Amino acid sequence: MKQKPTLKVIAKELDVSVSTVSKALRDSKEIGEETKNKVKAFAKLYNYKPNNIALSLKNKKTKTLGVIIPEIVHHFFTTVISGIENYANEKGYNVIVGLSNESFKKEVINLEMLANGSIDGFIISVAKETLSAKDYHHLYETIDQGIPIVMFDRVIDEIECDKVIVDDIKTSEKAVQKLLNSGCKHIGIISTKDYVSVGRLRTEGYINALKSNGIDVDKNLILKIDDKFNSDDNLEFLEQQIFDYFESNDVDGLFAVNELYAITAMKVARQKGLSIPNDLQIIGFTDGVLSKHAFPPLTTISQHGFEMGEEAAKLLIERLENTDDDEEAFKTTVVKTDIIERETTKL
Amino acid sequence: MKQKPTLKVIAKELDVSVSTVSKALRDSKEIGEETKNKVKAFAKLYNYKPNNIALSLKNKKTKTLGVIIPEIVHHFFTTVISGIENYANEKGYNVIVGLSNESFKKEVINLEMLANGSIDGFIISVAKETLSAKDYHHLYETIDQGIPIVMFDRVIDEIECDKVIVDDIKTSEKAVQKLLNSGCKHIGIISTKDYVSVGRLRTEGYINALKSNGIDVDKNLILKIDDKFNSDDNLEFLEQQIFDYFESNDVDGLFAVNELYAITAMKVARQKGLSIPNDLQIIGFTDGVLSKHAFPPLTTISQHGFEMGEEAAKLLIERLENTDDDEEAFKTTVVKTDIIERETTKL
DNA sequence: TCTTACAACTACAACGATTTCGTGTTGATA
DNA sequence: TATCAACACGAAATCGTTGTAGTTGTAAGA
Repeated sequence: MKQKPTLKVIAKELDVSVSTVSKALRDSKEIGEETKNKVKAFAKLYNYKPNNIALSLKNKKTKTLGVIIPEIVHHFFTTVISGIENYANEKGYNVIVGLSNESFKKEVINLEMLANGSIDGFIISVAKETLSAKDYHHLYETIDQGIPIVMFDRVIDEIECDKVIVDDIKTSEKAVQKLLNSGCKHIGIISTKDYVSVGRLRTEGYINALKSNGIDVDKNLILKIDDKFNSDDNLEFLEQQIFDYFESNDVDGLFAVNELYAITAMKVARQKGLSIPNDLQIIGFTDGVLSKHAFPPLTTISQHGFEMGEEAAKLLIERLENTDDDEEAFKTTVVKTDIIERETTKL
Repeated sequence: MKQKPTLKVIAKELDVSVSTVSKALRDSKEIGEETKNKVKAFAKLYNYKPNNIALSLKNKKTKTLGVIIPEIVHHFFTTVISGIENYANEKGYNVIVGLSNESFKKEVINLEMLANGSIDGFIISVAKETLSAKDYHHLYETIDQGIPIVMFDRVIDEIECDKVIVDDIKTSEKAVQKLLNSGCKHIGIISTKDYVSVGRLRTEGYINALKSNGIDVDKNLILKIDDKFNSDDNLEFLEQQIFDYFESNDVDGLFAVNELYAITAMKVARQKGLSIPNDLQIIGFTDGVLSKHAFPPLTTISQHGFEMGEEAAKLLIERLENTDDDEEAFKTTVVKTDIIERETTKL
């Protein structure tokens, strides 16, 4: 086992000073050609690489980004991470991932654990529990300590920071409009409780679309699922709610604010003998593997998670590397969405 | 913006020495009660938290684990990460994620980037490109530098390190046996090329099961897909291969070595008018969202990714914290598998 | 011959924390 | 009164690296 060499051991070995080695490797003109070559050759031979931790301490920069998300077993979030990683690596940054599991407490712990020097900035999608409790002190404190935050997807309006979102309202309007155009008369929505910002906004878009088409909004057609926790755990509960919804409502078009709701709705509809898309057309928000491989393949809204991740990383790194200390204004990037037409909607 | 206080500023503020502050906070008996209380109160007030980077430098331990996986938009891998995170966080460790995207080069870069002090140890599932190129120098070098590696899922036999695997052979035997028991006469397998260890082993299990039932192995029934890259990208290619396979072979039972192959096979079978499970029974390896929500729901083998992650983290952390320098022998943990019976198989 | 300039290097401080080894004061004991 | 232990604290080294500020030695210029 050969330990990584340090400047010190190289210096001793070559009988020069540590500073000389450091400078030689950084190609400083203070050092003579001969010595430089000698040092470089030696360093290469022993595969010297500067110690990141020491550099971090010195530079007060870790070149790593902290990403905190509610869950990782989730297509959208992993797509975003992918985008973050991609951009971050290009710029020489690493990515530490922290999972909140939708828990406020875990989110706080993760944030504090990483805020002690481990990372230069955060990219966060806030936990549902945080959203419903409206306790944002940990976020304020982090920002107050000079650690920049970029929020994506689930965003808190009142916090001033960079944000990457999708125009949930407009996109939802577009989706519902498509349903309308395809002949749907009674369009329902399966959404989340209002404390989840994206759920609230998508519901708003749904309502807007109906109104602008002169259709009265029937509150019964708006189903707001309450799932504070990982939705995979209470699938039966979800199914039951959707089942009841179908029992008491007669819809021919359905807009679901996420993939799981859409897929589950399809399943329940199938149980009830409904034919998709003939009896019922469905559009889901967020495109994932489920939609793609569903039967029939689900028409969805692509949020372009990869681009969102890239954009978030870009905003963060730009802020980190902006040395002219005239504080740049916070930006909110709106990533475009697309409707991916598959087979749960008619043309 | 209030910067995080350091020991130095606390010391200056309270007019004591840095050492005194440090000791007071660590409750050393060298420091008088009065001073201790004063320091602690002040530290609490200003929310002092020791700087992780400084600690890492001093202790030569970063308390972070490096996880390198081929892709993150993948149910199995995210489940494993979940398990790793869970165990690691419990033990006070953080997790840095690096993606190889199945590329040898990116794997090497990631490894080297993190091996320079950023992490204490690695958890790796090797990229397909690395596997097919059989170039493992980066792994050997890492281990040689004293950085422990734990491999999971895609494992390299000849490298000595801790490993977490599933008994691919036995599990596949079990699956094929189940197909046999359910009345299948002509069982096929959709596998990967042999350089992917798990593909090779699962094929081996398939062959074993047939042989031990006195059935001749028909090479034509073994389809080995070649996908060096992200399988999502060449879905049509996959479909085409499976389509051709069905054209030239008549099977009533199918064992697929991963979820995507199974789901795609179902899709192709449906196109060909086959009824599942009446005309064709299918079992897929690796349980994910797709299987659960497929129509009909797919019978699969659960690999218990979460447990695999926990186990990998456990092995790694145990090795890291094992201070008695009698090198512990390398362990290979075999995580149990289960067949999750859903609706693509008969009882 | 004495500056002066320059090349080529070294010493030292600093980043933030811990830890070992002192050191000065107090009170008790011989 | 001299000695010593206990107590409470401080100085300095250390981790690995970099940047600034010296410190040499040599050669050119006056």
